Amino acid sequence: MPQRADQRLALARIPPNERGRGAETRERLLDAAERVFAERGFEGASMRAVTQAAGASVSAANYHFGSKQALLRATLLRCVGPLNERRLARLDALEVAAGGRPLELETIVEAFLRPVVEAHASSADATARFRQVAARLYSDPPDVVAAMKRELFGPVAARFVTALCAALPEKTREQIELGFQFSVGVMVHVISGHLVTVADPEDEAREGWTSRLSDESVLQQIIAYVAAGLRAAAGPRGGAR
Amino acid sequence: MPQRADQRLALARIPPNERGRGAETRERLLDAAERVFAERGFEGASMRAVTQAAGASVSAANYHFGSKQALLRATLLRCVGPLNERRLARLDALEVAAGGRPLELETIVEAFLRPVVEAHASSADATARFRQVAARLYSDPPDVVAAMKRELFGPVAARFVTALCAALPEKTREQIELGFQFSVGVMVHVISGHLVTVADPEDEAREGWTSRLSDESVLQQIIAYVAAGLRAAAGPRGGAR
DNA sequence: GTATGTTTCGAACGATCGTTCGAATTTGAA
DNA sequence: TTCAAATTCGAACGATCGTTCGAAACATAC
Repeated sequence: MPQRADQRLALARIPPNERGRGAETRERLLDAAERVFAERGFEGASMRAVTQAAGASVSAANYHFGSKQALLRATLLRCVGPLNERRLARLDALEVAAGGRPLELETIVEAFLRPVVEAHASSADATARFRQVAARLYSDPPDVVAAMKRELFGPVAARFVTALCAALPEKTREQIELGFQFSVGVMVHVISGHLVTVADPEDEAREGWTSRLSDESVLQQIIAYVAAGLRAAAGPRGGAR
Repeated sequence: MPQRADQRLALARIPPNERGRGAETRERLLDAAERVFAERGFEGASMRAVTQAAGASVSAANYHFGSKQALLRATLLRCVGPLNERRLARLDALEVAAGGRPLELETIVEAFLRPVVEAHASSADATARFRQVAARLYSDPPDVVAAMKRELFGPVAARFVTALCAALPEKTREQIELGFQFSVGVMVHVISGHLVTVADPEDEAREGWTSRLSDESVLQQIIAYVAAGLRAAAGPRGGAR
């Protein structure tokens, strides 16, 4: 990384004019950043690649965001914010619908997972790009994204862990937190498309099942897997054996 | 990436003298590469950082390995090879011990997971470093490591999927492959230390539970979680509901 | 000793990186 | 129109990147 960037987060110079021509290229930059960061990661993506994909100049990007890190931050915020709102809205709706305590485990898991596969507002293929961006959050250098992770996902994670605690009263909160981590791992691994490729003798040309994530059946399988795992993970002794 | 590197894998010029002073710095370079690649990722780690950590020169690294990609490849091979041998040895031992068919699911999962947490031959803290390197395999730019992934993990994955099929005869191989992907996701996420940090009001200063992975109890919880998930994932209708 | 081949290193090359700067261009109000 | 602010751009800066090259340092056999 050339030129110190002064360590602190560059304090994103926010241009005053919110709409107009400026805001338009601002969003074109965010779109391109979403795409390029997703494909090449933070270190792998260059400012020039992003701005070129956006049809803008490097200086324009730095004018709007202040630094590469701040651009990543803005990109993530725009992606993840609406997603988390959906998750919380779903969970809230579930809880009010069932005035009575017991909330079925699978429905909580679904509230957490389904918003990921659903297309979200901004654009049609935004989902596909978001998947990779979110996955990158868990694979880029810790010093870059550690704080962002806590900021973006901390509150919603706490909210869901609490809901899970209510649904699994026989487990400690610590156990559930651990199980929640496992579940996030499943989600991240699937949406990032990092499959293992089982290397079955014949059929080389699979590889293409990330597209199948949008399939309802795969979502159902993830929900079933995660819910069973949460129920089981070292409970008082074998939750669902 | 400056200077083309000629696209093909640089064909690692293997020095003829296998032992002697040469082989020693060769291994010091691999140790350092393990550490630095783990900490900063492939793109984030510089050749100079690696060689400096190894107390060698950049030219020495290129003399022994030929290119940065080839160095990563050699590093992964040295890490993952012994690990996979352990996994397969464990699975083999299990199968001969139980001449009768039914192999308990948990023991298969354990055969896959325990070698990761165990220290392996080369050095004491090699495990800690390996964890991150293996995790990087699932987080670095696809074009760099896609082939390596299949080469390194493909056969052992196929072997384990087959064993799982025998232990879960009521499921299709496709279902089990998917569940196996989920399980790899759990493992990768945990060993890479990308926790979500639940952001509970008080206690800011946790974060340090990656060290707890070596705890036997966490391993047990992962095994329980994964086994239950595999049993459940959209079976003939709810495996462990 | 010389001769041969292996190994290491410092220096340099060309390329690309993130960022900055000053001059254009555009926008919106006076 | 005129002026000031907002916005974009091209060019350049300094740093760092992966890689290459030629000369030293080292080992081993004659």
